[in-house]
Amino acid sequence: MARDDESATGLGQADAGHFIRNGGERCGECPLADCRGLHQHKPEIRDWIGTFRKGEVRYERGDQVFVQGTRPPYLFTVLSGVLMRTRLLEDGRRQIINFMFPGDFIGLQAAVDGEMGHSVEALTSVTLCAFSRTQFFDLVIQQPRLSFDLTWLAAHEEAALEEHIVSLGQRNARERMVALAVFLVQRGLDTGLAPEGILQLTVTQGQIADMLGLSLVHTNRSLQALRRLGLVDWTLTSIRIPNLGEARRFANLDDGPSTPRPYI
Amino acid sequence: MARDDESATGLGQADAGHFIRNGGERCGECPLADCRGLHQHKPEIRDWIGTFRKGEVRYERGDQVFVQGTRPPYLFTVLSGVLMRTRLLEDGRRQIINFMFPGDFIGLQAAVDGEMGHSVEALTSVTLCAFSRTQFFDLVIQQPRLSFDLTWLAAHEEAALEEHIVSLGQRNARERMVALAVFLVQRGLDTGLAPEGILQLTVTQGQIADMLGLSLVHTNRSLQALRRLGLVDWTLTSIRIPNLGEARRFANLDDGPSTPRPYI
DNA sequence: AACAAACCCTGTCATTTGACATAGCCGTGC
DNA sequence: GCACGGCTATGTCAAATGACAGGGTTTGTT
Repeated sequence: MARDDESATGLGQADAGHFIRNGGERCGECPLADCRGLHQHKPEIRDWIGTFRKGEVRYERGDQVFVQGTRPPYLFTVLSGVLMRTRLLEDGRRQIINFMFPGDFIGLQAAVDGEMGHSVEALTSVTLCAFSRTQFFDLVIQQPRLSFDLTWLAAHEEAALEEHIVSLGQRNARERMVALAVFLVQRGLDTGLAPEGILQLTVTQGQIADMLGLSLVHTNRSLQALRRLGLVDWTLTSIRIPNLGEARRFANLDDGPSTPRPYI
Repeated sequence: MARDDESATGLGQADAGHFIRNGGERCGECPLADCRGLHQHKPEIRDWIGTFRKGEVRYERGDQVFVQGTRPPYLFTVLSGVLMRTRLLEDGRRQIINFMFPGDFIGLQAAVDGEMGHSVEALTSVTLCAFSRTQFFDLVIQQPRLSFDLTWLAAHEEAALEEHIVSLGQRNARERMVALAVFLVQRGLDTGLAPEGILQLTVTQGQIADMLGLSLVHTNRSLQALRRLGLVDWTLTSIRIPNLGEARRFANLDDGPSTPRPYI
């Protein structure tokens, strides 16, 4: 648990992340291999990816994995845990852009631009699979299949942001909350984090407010209203949706068929 | 100008688009070649792209290029004009997701998924460069450089949506409008559509309202307030920002360095 | 000339959401 | 035990935004 390896990993600019494993060994034991929501690589591609990976990194809840405006040395695939992307305005306002689940790729903007336009913070303990930013496009360009997968992930992240824009632009406070809860529970189901349909995830009301563009107080009242209505029961540590279909109808959501996602 | 070629092009599901030129000839005269905001391909790559293109299509203001929920046969690069992406909810509410300018690629989601999650509508007369959807990934996979460019475009579109999410979540009505105006004028400058810093583009107040998640009436009043303040003069047919720096400060925007964009 | 459509503007009032202040709960550390 | 910090809850009032209704201008059509 010593952190003296931080400077060596170049992760010093962010909080507290440290390598728990080095190099490409053990890609055969990738924890994502038994995630049913993910499309699995053929063994030869998986092993080939392994030659590029730099190891596994661990962060704890509250740690900043990326800091807005910096140039991270590593890009990551989420192996376990949940994170969020946030953007800060100069005057202190904060907007949470999206949440990230196992299989998601972190740092595409940095891969392309060098610099991050947002921060990434761990919401739980997380383990990440690290790739070198400078080597990353060698990896992608040498394997067209991975290039496709990366584009797939980017297009789907774009679709998720679109949905979020629709929420912020067209839905009122309660509808937004239901939409967000459904999104999170669905992703939890797809990634095995919500086994009983209940997502165990610690999200404060302040974070919900910053995601949905609402004040903390109004978020609190709306959450209570949804609890009374029996639509969503969202506490500090878990999200429960008694009737997913009803919740979807309430928020005017179409049921995402949730095709299996690729990962790198 | 006859439209009897529509069924032959398979564009019948959308409005009124029709081919004005076929095949890959004349890529050497691409109208994007002298757009200073774009990164130009080397001639051999440009010619190679030409072998894949199916021709040029033209649409008029108000035409639907893609319809939400359908599987378009073509994907496009914008050669001239401006379009918008919109999403409809079942109950009729509409959210405008983003605007598209020359050089932008239309249909990435369709390329990856087959089906469109949003519609695309022309805001001016537009000409588009058409590629076959089914051939598209051959194109991208055979040229790693294009694969990189596509990922670049996807990552930057994602960044633009992030900025829009920040607007909707954190900014009030006036700040949102200023942010949108600055974004549009900046893109106009980059693509040569706003030569004097004034973007000639017909956007109704109803469209602004649907982009910013505001009511039509409130949009009207806020626009007038901004006009009185001398921050943004936005009429039906043009957007003028007397002082770009001041406008940026007002809306808490950081000045985008606007790196040259690639296109395909 | 008459009409309709699309757009912009204004007035009045209702609803949603935010601001501020305060209190309670529950861990943690001393 | 006590103080503290982080989080959730409530009350009251204010500000932002939306709803509805109506009028005006321009443009195109018959």
